[in-house]
Amino acid sequence: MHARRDMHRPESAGASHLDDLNPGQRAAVTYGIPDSGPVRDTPPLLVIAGAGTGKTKTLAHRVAHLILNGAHPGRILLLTFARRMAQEMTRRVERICATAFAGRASVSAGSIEWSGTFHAIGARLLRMHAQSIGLTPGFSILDRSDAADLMDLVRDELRFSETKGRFPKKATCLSIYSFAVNAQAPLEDVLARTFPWCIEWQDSLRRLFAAYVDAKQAQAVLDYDDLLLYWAQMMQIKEIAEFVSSRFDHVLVDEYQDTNALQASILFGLKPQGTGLTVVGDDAQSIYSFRSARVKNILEFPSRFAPAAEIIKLERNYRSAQPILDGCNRIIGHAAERFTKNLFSDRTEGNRPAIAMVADETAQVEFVIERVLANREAGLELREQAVLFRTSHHSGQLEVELTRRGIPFVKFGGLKFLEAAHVKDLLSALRWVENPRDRVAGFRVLKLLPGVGPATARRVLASLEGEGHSLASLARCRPAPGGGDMWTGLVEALSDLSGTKRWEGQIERLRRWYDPMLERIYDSPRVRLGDLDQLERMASQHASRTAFLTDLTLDPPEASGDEAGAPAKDDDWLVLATIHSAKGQEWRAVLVLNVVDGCIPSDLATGTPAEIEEERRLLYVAMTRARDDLVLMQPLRFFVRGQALGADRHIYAPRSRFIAEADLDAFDLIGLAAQTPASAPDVSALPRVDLKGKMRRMWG
DNA sequence: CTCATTGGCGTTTTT
DNA sequence: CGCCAATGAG
Repeated sequence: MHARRDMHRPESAGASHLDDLNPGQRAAVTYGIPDSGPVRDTPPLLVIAGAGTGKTKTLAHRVAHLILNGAHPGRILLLTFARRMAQEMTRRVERICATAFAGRASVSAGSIEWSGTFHAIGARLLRMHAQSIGLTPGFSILDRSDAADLMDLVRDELRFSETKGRFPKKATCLSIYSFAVNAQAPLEDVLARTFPWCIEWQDSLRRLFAAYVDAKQAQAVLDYDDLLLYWAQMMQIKEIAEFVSSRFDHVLVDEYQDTNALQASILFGLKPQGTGLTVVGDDAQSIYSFRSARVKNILEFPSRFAPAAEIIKLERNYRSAQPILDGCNRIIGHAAERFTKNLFSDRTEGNRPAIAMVADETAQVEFVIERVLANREAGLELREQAVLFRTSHHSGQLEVELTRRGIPFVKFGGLKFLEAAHVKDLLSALRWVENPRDRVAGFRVLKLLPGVGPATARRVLASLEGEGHSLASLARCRPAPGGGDMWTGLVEALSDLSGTKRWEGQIERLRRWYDPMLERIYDSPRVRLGDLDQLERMASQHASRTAFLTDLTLDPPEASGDEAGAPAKDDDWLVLATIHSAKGQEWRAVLVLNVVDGCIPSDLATGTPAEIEEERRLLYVAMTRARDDLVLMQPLRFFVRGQALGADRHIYAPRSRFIAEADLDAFDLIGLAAQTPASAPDVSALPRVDLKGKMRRMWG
């Protein structure tokens, strides 16, 4: 309530950085910050910022405004969803401050030292406070697949592989564990709600998770979830909580709709009264429930405080032409519950969004490429265009065809550089040196040697443990009858690395041992060696081995280019991205693949109403990325792989259920759909029948 | 015990 | 297809 006054206050002479903000943005930027005098104890604030309403800009300006009014940059904590957003944010803040400070020579902004993802900040705080909470400060961090490998090792030790019936896969086990931790929910609830097909394994899973936790502690490794969990636990201890909290006067959180229970508990541990707390988000764009994100966090934020936190909404969209917004509003208008109102834009002119009906996926690829090239002819660079899709493999055919035609592209999401086997091999060796107790790393490295399998590797690790985890003691083992050279080569490389503090050249040293190994194990070694070159280049950007390993797992390079390595920087390229990784970005032209039932919503996500609602928001997020031009692709015939019976087959998928018949007037119909009923009967006018349900009912 | 092969089977999105 | 367990030869 009391915020409204701030909104209309006269501008002070030095506030030119506020000039290009609209009234809503300005209210969000200045809320609770006095015109003069020191900033302190700002009341909690929730900013609901619709897609394209200048969320990043507003947040950056608020941070800058705090600093310009005397807040200490080193005492500001900025939590973002991805590292990329953190960097973007700090850059903008620095620019705004630099401009504003230009007139006042003696003042300097200093930099924001505490900016990053929850996970990255967690890692940093945990290393700082490791001693008092009983952690080894040099703990290593397991990425998703390392954690799954450890889960697998533990499962073997518990001999769960010998049970009859099929135990869930390692990745599934990890997902269940992770979900329970992040949602702070009991295992049985998680199983019932999210993994119903695993209910029968509940007891075994519980034992597995207990052993997994033991293993992590014994080996001084933390997984992603631990970074949040330990942080949250740390905030339960009064003395430490006060210490950490008092380090930060202001805590600002971006993309708050995609935080989970654990992150919320960290936040309220940091600022129990909400003092200095600002969260920004859009409930209509919550798309990470598989990471236990819950919209509840943002919806209930205001009422957690007394008096309730102020809510400021941003609804003026600066991104998209109005006809595109109309289409987006139609889609989200059907959502069961939401708080944001319809977006509006000044850009009244512009193309309507289009639905392009094509015969099948091959035709879809053809259509997309022609459209992209036509756009380029019309002056739109490739990098101003993006192709978005629900799941990573949906772009497979498109990638092949783009490569064949020599059209450069970069793909976000899906398989990453770090997941390549040879990259993992080398990083494991590095990690093993860093932390000899890390069994996943050691196990992987040992198995590379010829003649060494799981059993031998296990034996070597056991003896290593008996020797107090001294890698030098490996020299006394003689595991493989054949590959003696390889063995001594490994031992020497490891001891060279652990014997030096000098980080430079460590990867090169490891490669002297590993490169021949790579050529023996994998095919197409040339491409793989190229990847290692790239890894070496990346390593040189980091100050130490610890920093390199930590940064790499917490902020993996997210794009993979067409051929080997990164595309040349000055080239133009098309962006391919999963909708999830398109979050927060925008392009002048956007094409969305496979807007058909089965893809959006995904067949795998139609179990509960909540899941379907999230799929709807997913489509909404995809559509709201477009500035000038938006095309939704609808292939009539759709190819699905595998399933039972071994055979691939086609299915005929209808348009996504999120675009109702009545919404079609907001779209241009192009492609096959453009043909007149006279030449092609209008299939879409026929009634919808649930044939699939009928088939199922035949059997039960 | 390792390593290659075969056959069964199957939830996507990411820090 | 691609992962994973089972199998059999060396």
